[in-house]
Amino acid sequence: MSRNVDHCYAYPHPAVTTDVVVFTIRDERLQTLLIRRVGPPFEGCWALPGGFLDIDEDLDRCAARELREETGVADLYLEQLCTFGAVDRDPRERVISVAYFALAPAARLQLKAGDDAADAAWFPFHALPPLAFDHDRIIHTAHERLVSKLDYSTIAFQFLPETFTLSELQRIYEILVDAPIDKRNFRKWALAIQQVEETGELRRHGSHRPARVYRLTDRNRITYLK
Amino acid sequence: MSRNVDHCYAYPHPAVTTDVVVFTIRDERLQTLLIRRVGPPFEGCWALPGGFLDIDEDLDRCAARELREETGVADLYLEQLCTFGAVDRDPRERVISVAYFALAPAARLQLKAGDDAADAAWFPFHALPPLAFDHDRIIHTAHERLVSKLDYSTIAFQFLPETFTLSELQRIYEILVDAPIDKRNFRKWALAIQQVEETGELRRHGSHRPARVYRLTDRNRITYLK
DNA sequence: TAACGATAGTGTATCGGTTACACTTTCGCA
DNA sequence: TGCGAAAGTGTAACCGATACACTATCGTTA
Repeated sequence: MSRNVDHCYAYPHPAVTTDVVVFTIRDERLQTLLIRRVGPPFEGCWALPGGFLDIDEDLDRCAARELREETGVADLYLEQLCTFGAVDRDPRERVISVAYFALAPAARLQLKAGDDAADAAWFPFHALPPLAFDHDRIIHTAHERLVSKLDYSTIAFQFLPETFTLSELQRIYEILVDAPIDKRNFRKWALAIQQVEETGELRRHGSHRPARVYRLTDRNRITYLK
Repeated sequence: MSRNVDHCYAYPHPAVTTDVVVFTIRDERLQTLLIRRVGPPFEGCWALPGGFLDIDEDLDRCAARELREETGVADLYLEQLCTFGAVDRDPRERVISVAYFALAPAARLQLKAGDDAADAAWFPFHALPPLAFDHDRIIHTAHERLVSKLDYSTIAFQFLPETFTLSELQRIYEILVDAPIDKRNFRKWALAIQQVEETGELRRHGSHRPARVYRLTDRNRITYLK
């Protein structure tokens, strides 16, 4: 593909990256995964996991790969969010970033530092540190998308572990919308949409009545309601 | 920015393009704007208007510019849709395409052939010719987005000319959802959402009672309902 | 071992927005 | 002046969403 190199002179190509906003719920809060940058620009600053697209790599794969390399996180729900391409968003060169957002249950996320990143850590969404590039905007766009999808999809079910109780599911929704939800109405809804089924087991968790345990009927698909 | 050229050898950059799906309603049908390609690949084939991103140009501006250059169409509602980056979507080199979709009233769209395109023409959405690249997929993604936004936004109002009657507005919705709509319910809804105001004029159009003429309260914004 | 604290689990009545539905008005034209 | 054709108008039924309070079952402790 020598033609590509020729074009660099006639028509310079921008760099293309993917950046991933990973959300999870842990410690009763919505949290976001960030990595600390090791090199310039924004050295030492927190940023989204992500990086340059390989020339023979799909966009989706690039997002999954960078996430895995930098944080050890794999196999989660990944959806393309939006593409950011302001001319001055990277001081080095022109960079087009295809942003993704990802959701996963807290338990599945085993962090480990990769080669590109000195460190990876979770931050509460409502207490983010200063971020590199335009990553603050990207995260807030992802959050808007997440919240708006709560209304008409089962996207929030991606935060659930393999098995769960209805109270745990309700708590996820309460954290996301930041408001209490009526227990009876919530259960009526959760059982009506046919996305969960009983495992038959009970879960004991303290000195009170044990809860029925459920699982998702289809872990790998989010459903659009109405 | 000589660094960019250096990178072409170490880390080859993909080309970045924008492609625009323009919808309008004319002749009682949803139609899409296509251009006929003058050079290879897909020479003579119909394709979406669009082209390569200038290195110092915003993505949005690129989409608007390519549209203007190739079709003479300007000043319409433009929204980023999705980014397509399959490895083999362009046989020449790796190309990442940031797709946009645009809506406009039929009257404002004066077509003229530009330099990149031999010809530009409208096609009914339900009778599209074979298309270059993955443009068929892009158009159908755009259509899905359009239809889903009908439910919760005033996006369809972008098809309206400066002034219009409620029957004309209703007709737009009927064409888009491809089903008849109850007149009284539609008018109740249209007047309740506070997006239109009477001009005070009447429009005579045939041998029957003249219709009240309306305009949008805010042409430049689409509103999200509920 | 009985009382208590804590979470699980359950049904009904009301409200509000959505839908279904038919006739009168006003024009142009024959 | 009567006829065809689109403009314009209100009410009742329906249905999904909401508000709301008590019993069940466990572990712990007095």
